[in-house]
Amino acid sequence: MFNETVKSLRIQKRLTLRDFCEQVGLDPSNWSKVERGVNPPPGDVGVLDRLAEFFGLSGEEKLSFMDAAALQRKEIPPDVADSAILQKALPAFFRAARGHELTESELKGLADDIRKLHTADPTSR
Amino acid sequence: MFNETVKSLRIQKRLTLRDFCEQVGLDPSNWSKVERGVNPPPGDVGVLDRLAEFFGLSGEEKLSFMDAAALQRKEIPPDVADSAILQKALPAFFRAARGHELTESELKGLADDIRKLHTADPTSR
DNA sequence: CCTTGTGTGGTAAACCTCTACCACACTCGT
DNA sequence: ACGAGTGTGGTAGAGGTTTACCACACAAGG
Repeated sequence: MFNETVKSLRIQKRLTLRDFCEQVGLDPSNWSKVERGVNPPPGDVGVLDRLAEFFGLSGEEKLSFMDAAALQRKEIPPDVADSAILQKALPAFFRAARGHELTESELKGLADDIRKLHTADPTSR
Repeated sequence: MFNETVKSLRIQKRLTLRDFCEQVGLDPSNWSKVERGVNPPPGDVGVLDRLAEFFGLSGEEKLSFMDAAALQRKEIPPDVADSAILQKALPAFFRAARGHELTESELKGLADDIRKLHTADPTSR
């Protein structure tokens, strides 16, 4: 979960909640709630970027950081939402993952869907 | 897309926008915008249920109807969001589908993830 | 004890999203 | 040309979500 991640990252840096918020420009009270999952993660991408940078995340790490935030907000990550590819692949995923027919071939089909969509449209990511 | 689906379903029934809204209990002006994708699909599950029933959708059809609505809202479908299983599978999907390492083995890994999670926790869906 | 530092509760306000209402434009039959 | 019927634009307001502020509780050190 995003809230746990972000809390342990802060602790790793041996920062108090207040100090941390000061440095990143956040409200301590609100952030306390965010870390405990009482309030949702920030939706503002700018804020998330600041956080990722502050924690020195980049590449794959940063992506899954962003994903975790979106996921806890029950949203689809913005870059995924914009991608026509995933608009098509996601329903397939939902179908497969709901387990109605979670057979080997179903999964192969899903995999094929994704791959096909990728090769078809170069506008990925 | 949800908006296109819902529009063609209405047309299939040979209903004018106003008549349709009357029968389902929706505002015509707003619904006009929904059908064209100007406004987002309704988020209220009750409304979506009414729509699905009105169109005679059930089972698999209804599920993907609901998914389409959520997707266009850039949200994760409620039942998926609630499932601990899928909460874990989704990041794997995002990783794979972004295509950073969209290799055969990556996809196999994703498939395994999903299957493992399914068999591990019977609280699916 | 006081003081200082830390996290948290409660709440009001800013903010945004979605809906409902009203008026308008366009078409088509009469 | 008029009327009814159909879809759409604009906009205000309801409703919900997210943030910011203030005050409090608790702990440790002096």
